Amino acid sequence: MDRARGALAQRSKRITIHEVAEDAGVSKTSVSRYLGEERKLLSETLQTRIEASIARLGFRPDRIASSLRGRRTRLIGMVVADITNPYTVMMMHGVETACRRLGYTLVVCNTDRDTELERKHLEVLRAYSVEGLVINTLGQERETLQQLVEEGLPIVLVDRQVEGIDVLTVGLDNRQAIRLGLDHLAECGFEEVLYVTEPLAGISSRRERVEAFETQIQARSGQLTGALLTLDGDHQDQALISRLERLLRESTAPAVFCANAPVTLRVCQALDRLGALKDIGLIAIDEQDWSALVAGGITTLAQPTDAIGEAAMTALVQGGHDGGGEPSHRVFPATLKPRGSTTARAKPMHSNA
Amino acid sequence: MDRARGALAQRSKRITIHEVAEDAGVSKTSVSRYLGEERKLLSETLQTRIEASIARLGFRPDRIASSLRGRRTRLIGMVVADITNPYTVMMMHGVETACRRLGYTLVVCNTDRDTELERKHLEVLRAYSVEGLVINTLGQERETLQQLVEEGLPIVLVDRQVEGIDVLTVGLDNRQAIRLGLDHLAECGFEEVLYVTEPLAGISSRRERVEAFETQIQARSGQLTGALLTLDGDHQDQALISRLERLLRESTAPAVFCANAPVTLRVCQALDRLGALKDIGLIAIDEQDWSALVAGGITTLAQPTDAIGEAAMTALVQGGHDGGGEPSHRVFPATLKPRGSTTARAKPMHSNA
DNA sequence: CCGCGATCTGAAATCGTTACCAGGAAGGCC
DNA sequence: GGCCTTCCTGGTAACGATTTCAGATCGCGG
Repeated sequence: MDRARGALAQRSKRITIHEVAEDAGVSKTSVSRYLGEERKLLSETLQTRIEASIARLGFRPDRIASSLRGRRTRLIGMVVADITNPYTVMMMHGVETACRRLGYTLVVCNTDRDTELERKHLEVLRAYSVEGLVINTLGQERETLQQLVEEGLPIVLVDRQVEGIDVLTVGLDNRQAIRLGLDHLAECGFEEVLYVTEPLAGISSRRERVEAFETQIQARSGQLTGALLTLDGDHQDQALISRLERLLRESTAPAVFCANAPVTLRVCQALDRLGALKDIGLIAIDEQDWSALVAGGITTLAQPTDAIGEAAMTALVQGGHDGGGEPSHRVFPATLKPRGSTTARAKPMHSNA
Repeated sequence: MDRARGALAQRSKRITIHEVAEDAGVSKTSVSRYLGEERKLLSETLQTRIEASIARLGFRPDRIASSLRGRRTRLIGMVVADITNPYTVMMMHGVETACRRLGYTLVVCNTDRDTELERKHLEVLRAYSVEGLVINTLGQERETLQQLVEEGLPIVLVDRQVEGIDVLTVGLDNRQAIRLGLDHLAECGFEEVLYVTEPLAGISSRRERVEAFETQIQARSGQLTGALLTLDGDHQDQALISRLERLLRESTAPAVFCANAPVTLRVCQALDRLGALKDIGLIAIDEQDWSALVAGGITTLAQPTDAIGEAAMTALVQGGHDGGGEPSHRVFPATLKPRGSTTARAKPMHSNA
């Protein structure tokens, strides 16, 4: 009948706890108790009477009112840098599952890699009094984050940490992942490895991976040589293409190590344009659903994304105060998924030529 | 100091409108007016004094309280069937962008294709008094939806509609998409088309596509023959593999038409296992970021996902009451992206053999 | 000089729920 | 029987904002 006319719904007149109380002939308090944790305080009689009234009237408690007085919103905020990144989606999925299990509702905000937007989203989430925050930060909003921390809002940083912000962190064991990858490349007989990454831009996981790569390449100086290529913002990738061309020309056993899923995509596109998808070793951090289909199957270092997401939530509710003072930094190991892009190439193939 | 001890944050003592009012030497009413639409009612003097106090105290209005008494939560709920589906993610992105533009916050819930979960999520969103709902429904919860509609909650169904539920709908023009695809296949010289879909399960878009396919195959009976394969729930896909094998064996110019992104993935995996990724025509609804990389580039029928998402939100705020009584069903056309999987095969190739 | 509209301000009620505190009934113990 | 505990129940005041309505101030015409 009176549907919203040209505007969205306003909080409509609902059945309230008051009316239920009246109908059941009990006090509001009892109804409230019935709804909450204190149901066990009520006698059988009251419980059944209230239950009946609720059913008869079709009463549904109002979470907004409950949040206001009760000081619990049962809302968790999540801010992600790029919702189109498969890693992000998988990880969100883990967080979401955990939220459901724990009775929280998740509010997801996407910053589209825009730091200004990150700040705005954080402010909105704060305004809604979320009880905790899972953030995949761009790392530029230290001020804002610091403020939230000081207010005592539980925060977990995923994949990336921010210098000077002392909060729980969950992410990949980047050193282990890089080591695993390089071990594998060496085993397969590759000699020269090009590590391709997006601009570091103060993002800790990117930096850690690069550092691990450089350190470990040095440690294997007899076996592997390494080089680094940073992609720029525009997606022209002309530089990438010529770099790959040169690598293919100059090295006898070349391989590319992709720092994450978006990089992998761009590298594959570049190799595809060169018609060289199967002529070079390829290993990538992040498993994607198409990993097995391209370049004879891309060898990946899979992140346990579900576990990471769940761990983020777990860390949040536990508050990380297991006694120790320092907030914990939990890391998860990557799993190697060997595929054709490394196992079917390199030394053997090249020694044939 | 008093960080949450082992539990999430409770709504903390904040600066309230009351304290701002006191500090500025005005009434709560004036501060409230300053924050809302009625700022223009205030004199310059008051405005500057209030502004100063807000800044000095670091006051931030509490949206929860505001939602309770005012009757606007500025929350939009979104329920999606499968957050790992790239179509879903892209579309979410459109909705999110529109929300931001319109000053709403989006609460996303994923049902993981579980209809029971869909009901629960809808109930939670209702409990938070969202002002509108964007739903990518599984179609089983007619009852629940009907109830929400009757309560006057603005709802937009995306991609799928539900029989008997009279709400706004936004989605792909499935007939046009199928026609475009079949035209293209015919042009490329393919003769036998296998349409692969997930179980219809009462999902309108799946049904519409199948129906369009069958109708239009009939209309081209001289040119094309068609067949239908419905994938089952388990991801074994043994049936798919043998069906493809047979198709490759028996037809001189075979092609596969994938109903959506998840199907495309499974078909590609099956073809890959057969080593036949490049031996068959392939066209798919839904553009994915790896579309260009597999099978010489998969020809796709891209959905304008961003536009669909934005349209959903627009429809929501406009309430679809442009005068007419009937809620509108907006459809968007697909765009053909021809790639190697159709342009580099079929007739010519096979006539060579 | 009074009255009246226009403009600005504030006091109090209110949204639907939970927290706090007090009170009554039942049962056990001296 | 009196008193203290334990268990259950209800009244009332918040929570932090918005809304309603009434009052104050000012200017200006009659």
